[in-house]
Amino acid sequence: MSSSDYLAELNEVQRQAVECTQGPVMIIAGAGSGKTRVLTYRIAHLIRGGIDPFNILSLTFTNKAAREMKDRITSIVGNNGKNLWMGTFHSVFAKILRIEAQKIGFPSNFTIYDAEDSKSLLKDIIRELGLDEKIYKPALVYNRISAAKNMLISSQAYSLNERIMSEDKLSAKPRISEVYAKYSNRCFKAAAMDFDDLLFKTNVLLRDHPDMLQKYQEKFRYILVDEYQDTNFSQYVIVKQLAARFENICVVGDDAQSIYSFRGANIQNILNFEKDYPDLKTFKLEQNYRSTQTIVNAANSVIANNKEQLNKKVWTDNVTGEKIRVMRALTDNEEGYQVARSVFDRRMNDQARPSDFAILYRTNAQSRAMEEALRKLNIPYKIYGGLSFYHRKEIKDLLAYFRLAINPHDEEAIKRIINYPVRGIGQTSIEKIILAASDNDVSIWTVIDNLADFKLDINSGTAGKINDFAVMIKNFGRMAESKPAYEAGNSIANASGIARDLYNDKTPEGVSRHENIQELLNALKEFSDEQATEPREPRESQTLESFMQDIALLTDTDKDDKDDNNRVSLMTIHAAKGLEFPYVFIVGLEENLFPSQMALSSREDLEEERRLFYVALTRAEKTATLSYAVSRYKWGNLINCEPSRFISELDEQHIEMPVLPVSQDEETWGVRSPKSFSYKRNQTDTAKKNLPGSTEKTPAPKNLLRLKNNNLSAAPNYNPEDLRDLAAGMQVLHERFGTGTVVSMEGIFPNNKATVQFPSVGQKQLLLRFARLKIV
DNA sequence: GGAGGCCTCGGAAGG
DNA sequence: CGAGGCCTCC
Repeated sequence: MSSSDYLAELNEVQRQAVECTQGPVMIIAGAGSGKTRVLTYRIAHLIRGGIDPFNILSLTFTNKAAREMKDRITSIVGNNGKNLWMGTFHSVFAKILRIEAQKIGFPSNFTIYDAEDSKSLLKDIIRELGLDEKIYKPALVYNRISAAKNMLISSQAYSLNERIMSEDKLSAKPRISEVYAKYSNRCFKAAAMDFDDLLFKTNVLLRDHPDMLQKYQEKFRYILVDEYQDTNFSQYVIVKQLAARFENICVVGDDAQSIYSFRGANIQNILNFEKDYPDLKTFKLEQNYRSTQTIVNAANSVIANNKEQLNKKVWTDNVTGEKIRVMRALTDNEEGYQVARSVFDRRMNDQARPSDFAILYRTNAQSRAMEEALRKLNIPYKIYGGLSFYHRKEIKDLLAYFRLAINPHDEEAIKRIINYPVRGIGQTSIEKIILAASDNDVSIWTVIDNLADFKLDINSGTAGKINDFAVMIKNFGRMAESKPAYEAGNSIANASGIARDLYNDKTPEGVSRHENIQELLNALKEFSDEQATEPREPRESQTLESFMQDIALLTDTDKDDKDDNNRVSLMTIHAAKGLEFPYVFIVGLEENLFPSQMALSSREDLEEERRLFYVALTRAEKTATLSYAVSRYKWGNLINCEPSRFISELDEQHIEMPVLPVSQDEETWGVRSPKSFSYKRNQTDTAKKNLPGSTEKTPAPKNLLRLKNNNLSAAPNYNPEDLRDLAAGMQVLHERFGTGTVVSMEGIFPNNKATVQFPSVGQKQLLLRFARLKIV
C-alpha cells in the first residue's frame, strides 16, 4: 500500500490525536470510532518524525492486539517498526525483569506461575499451616493476595494493614496474611513469579533502584497505553513512574467500556487522568464508523442510565438500519432454536456468511443450548473460551519438564511430574522432601539434589529413584543449554517417558492427548526454524529457554487457527471486546442473569453490567437482536425468569418487541405462581440430610412423572391433579400449534405409562414445567 | 495407582 | 444437572 498518505484516511479529530505527539494526551475513543487506527498511525507518525522505535513503549490489553498493531505499523514504516516495545503489561515487564532480575534477587530464568500453579501452591501452604481448606479456599485466598499485590501491598504491609486484617477477621479467615507471607517465600525459593508479581516486582524494581527508574525513563520517551480504563493500580503506578521524566504519555480508552473491575481494573484511572497531568490534551473520538444509527442511539440510551461517566456524545452518519428485535422464548432451549432459525433466515435473505454472526452471552453455561440448536440446523459455529490449549493436562505436564530443564527450583513443576510418568516416588516421600525444604529454608530442588545431606527418613530404594530423577533433570538442563529448542524438547518428551506413556494409551482421549503433545512439539519446531532465519543473535534465540520465556503468558487466542474460519462465533461478552460483527445476537437478557444476580446489590456493579450490555450492543454493525426466555434450566431445575431491566432501558423507538404480548401469552398458558414450578428436592432434602447425626437418605420423589425418550411413566404415588395439568397443557399445544400430539394417553395412563410426542424441545419443556415433570 | 462412589458447589476472564 | 475433589477399596 501507499504508506505516505495515512493521514488522509483520518477525520479531523483523529488526525489531531495522531499529530499531537508531545506531552500528556488522553484519547477518549467511543465504540467503533477507529481507535486502533489512531493508535497505529500515531506510532507510525512518531517513527516517521524521527523517533527511534527503541524509545517507544506501547502497552496493549492482549497479545493478539499487540501483534496485529505491530504488523500494521511495520507495513507503514518498514522493518524498523519491529524494534518497538509493544506488548501487554505482563509480557513487556517480564522481559525487563529478566534483564534486571539480579537487582531484585531473582535469577533471569525465573519461572512464571500461571493461576493454576499459584492455587496449587496455596493449597499446599494452607494444608501445611493446618488451616481448613473449606474455609481458606485456595481460589479465594488467591484473589485476596492478587488484589493486595495489585494495590502494591506486600505480605508485610498486608499484616500491618488494619482495614484488610479486620476484613479477614470478619470473614473468619484471619490467617490469610500468614499464607501470603509463606506463599511469597515459596515463590522466591522456587525462583518463580506469579502474574501479579510481574507488575508488583516491576514496581519494586523502579521504586528501590533509582538507576533503574532513570534507565527506563530515558529509554521509554514515548509511552502509549491502550484500554486504559481497564488498568489496575499497579499498572497505573508503573506508567506514572516511567512517564514522569518526559511526560510523553498517551492513554487511549473508553470509560463506557470498562468491564473488568472484578479483577482489579480501576475506572478511576481514566476518570482522574486529568488530575495527574494538568496540561493534558484530550481528544474525543465520537464518530462511530461501525454501527447503524439505530444501534448507536440505542446503546447511548442505555448507557445514559449510568451516573459516572466522562462527557461525550457518540454519533454516526451511517444508515438508520433495522430496529433492534427482541425475541421471547419459552425456555433456554427454545431460545437457542429461535436464534439458530434467525441465523438461518438471515443467511438466506441477506446472503450473509456464518462468520458474519456472533452470539453473545453473559455466562459460558449458556453456550450449550445455542450449540445444540445450531448443530441441528447444520450451521457451522465456533465456541471461544473454555479450556485453553496451554492449560491442558498433558501440555502442562510436558511444559513442566521444560520448565525444570531451565529452572530446576520450580516447585510446582517438580510436584507435577516427579512421579509422572510413574517412577515410584510416592506422596509420603514428597511430603518429607517439602517439609525438609521448609525447615531448612531452601528450595525443594536443593533437597532433592543433595538428598544425603538432609538425612531424611526415606528408604534407600526410593532415595535411589529420587536421585535418578535429579540426574535426569540435570541432564535435561544440559540439553536445553546445548541444543536448539526443538531438538531439546523432543529429547525431553521421549526421555521423560511422557511421549511413550501417551502413545500407549489407545483410548480416544489418549490419542488426542498424544496429538496435542505432537502439536506442541510442532510449535517448537516452527519456533526453531523461524528463529534461525532471524538475523540477530541466532544462537541464543533458538534455545528452549527463549521459547519458554513467555509461554505462561500465552492464551488460546494467540494460537493460529488453521481451521475453516467461516463459522458463527459463540462467546461471552467479555471475550467479544474489541471485535465486531454484522449481525449480533445477545441472548439470555433476563433479570438475575444479565444483569447478573451478584451485581444487583451495588450501584457500581450494576453500572458495570450496563457497560457490559453497551459493549455487547456496540459490537453490531448491521443488526442487533436481543432474546430472553421465560424459563430456564439451572442446575437441573426449571426456574422462572423475568425480562432484563436493560430491555426496558432501551429507547422504545429503536426496538421491536416480540409479536406475542406477554399478557395474552400468560393467559393462554395459564401460568401459575412461580415457586411451584421448580422441583426443589436438592435444597430441602440435602439440607435435612446434612444435619449432624441424621442418617436420612434422600426419599423417593413424589408427584413425579418421568420422561425418558418420550416414554412417560408415573411414580406409584403420582398426584392425579398433575396428570390433568399435563393433559391440559397438551391440549393447548395441540390447539395452538396443531402439531403437539398425544400419541397414546387413552384410559389416562394405562399401567402408569404413556408415549408422547412434542413439536419442539421448547414446547416439551414448557409442558414439563406445567406438570412438574422431571426429565430422567 | 486407578476406578468408582459421594459430596460440594456453582461469575465474567486477561496475563 | 455436572465438573471436580476427595475418599475408599481393590
